[in-house]
Amino acid sequence: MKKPLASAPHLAPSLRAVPFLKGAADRDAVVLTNRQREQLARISLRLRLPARMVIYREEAAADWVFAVAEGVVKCYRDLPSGKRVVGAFLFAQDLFGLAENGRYLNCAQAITGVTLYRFPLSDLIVLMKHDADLQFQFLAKVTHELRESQRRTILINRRDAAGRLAMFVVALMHRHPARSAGSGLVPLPMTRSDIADFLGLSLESVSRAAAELERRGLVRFENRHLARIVDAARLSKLVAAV
Amino acid sequence: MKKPLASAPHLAPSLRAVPFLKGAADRDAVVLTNRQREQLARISLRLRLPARMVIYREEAAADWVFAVAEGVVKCYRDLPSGKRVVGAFLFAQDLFGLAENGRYLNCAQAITGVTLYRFPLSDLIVLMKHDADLQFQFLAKVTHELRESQRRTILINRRDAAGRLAMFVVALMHRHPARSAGSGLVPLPMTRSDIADFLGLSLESVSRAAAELERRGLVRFENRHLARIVDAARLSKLVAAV
DNA sequence: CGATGCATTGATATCGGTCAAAGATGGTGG
DNA sequence: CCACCATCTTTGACCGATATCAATGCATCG
Repeated sequence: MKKPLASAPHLAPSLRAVPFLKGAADRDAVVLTNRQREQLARISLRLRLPARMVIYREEAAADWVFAVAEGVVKCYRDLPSGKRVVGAFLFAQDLFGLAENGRYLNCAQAITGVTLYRFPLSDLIVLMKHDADLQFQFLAKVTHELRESQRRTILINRRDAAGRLAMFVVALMHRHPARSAGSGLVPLPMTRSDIADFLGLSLESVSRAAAELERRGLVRFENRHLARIVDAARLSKLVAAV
Repeated sequence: MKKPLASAPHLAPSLRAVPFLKGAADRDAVVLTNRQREQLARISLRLRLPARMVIYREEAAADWVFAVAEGVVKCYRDLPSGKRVVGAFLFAQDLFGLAENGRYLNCAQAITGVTLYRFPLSDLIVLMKHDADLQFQFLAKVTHELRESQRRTILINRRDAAGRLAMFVVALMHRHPARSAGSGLVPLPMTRSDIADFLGLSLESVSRAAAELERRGLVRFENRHLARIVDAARLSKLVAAV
């Protein structure tokens, strides 16, 4: 691999909806020509992985970029102290595989059973260098990721555990507008521990925060992996009270 | 402005060294041809602004992307609660101007007197769509920004104020390897309050954290705007003890 | 029906936020 | 050149929220 590839852009997680886009009505939807879809399909490989499977490890050679077709993936890093930081949860049509100097920066693991598309980074780069419009979609998506990352920084800055958890639930809701539309049901495929590592809280605090949201009548946690938004208005108010 | 521009990528802050690159020996340096430099120069405007000048405000129409030629800029958001979050400090050869839906996502303000280059976003997009290699440099830079943003998330996750401040000082040191090489001197152009808003601490905590780093003999704060790294080894250890 | 991992709940200690006041610092104008 | 003022910074006392430690409760899967 030549220098330009070695210092390649290492595509970002959550480039939503780039390949294999279906309905794609959302504002950030990528618009690809059929030819572009074809080219992306040609270099990709479809994979099915069971829950808990590690997709790649930190420091491993970053030869691929992945797209989620189905299921949920988490990206995380284990810190020297033993703490774990979950950097992102990836859902259908998100991309992941962020790297630096040819090595992945974090681990990726399937939370549920998943179906993925895998792109060789080198092929993808060639494609982008030949097709500025396609590349532009990627640029837009990475930029989108950057915005999300900055939002998350603000989220983490909140001191109150209940507020953080509320933001998390609402964020997940926006991710599945279809499912949660009428019922207010929001699936939480990950564990409390994952949520804690994502929000920068202890898992006990997440648990207590959940209890508080229930006590306040904002959210009902039907079971471990399903929340129901009871009072969207007041929940929004809490979320906005950054 | 047509649709493609309206949903344009809104270039990220800190696209280091894209235009007007001088020495550029660092690993992430962008490699531009003379022709590319020329083209970038043609669409840019050079600006000089005094300290404290607001460069743009949140929600303003995001028509430009900026590059720092000299001086220091901060990007920040004011939250409803009255708290302020500093998203980034920008130094020479950083780019900034992150936007969404044609509006800037935060405010940018000069900390010191600054010299900037200003690029009309629309021209820049045209340029990138015509030159995939140039665009690729931008993609790489935005990706770099994303990595930095994720690092920052980890930084913020630290509970101990001293550790956060230590990370901040070390990060600034890496930013000015030349200056801080032998002497261990690290300039801190921003105020304690800015640092606090960046680290997610109160300014009192920053002050106390600084006192602790001095007490422990790791860093000496010569004056408000200058730190001296006294014991780089032990400081690194503290930084790594995430 | 254990058994294992996950989640909740409780008690306690620690650390940073907040409020308050005093101490530097730097710039301005007399 | 100095005095003064505004701004920034430091320090202290106190309080509250979360981490931590510990134990119990609850599923899910052999």
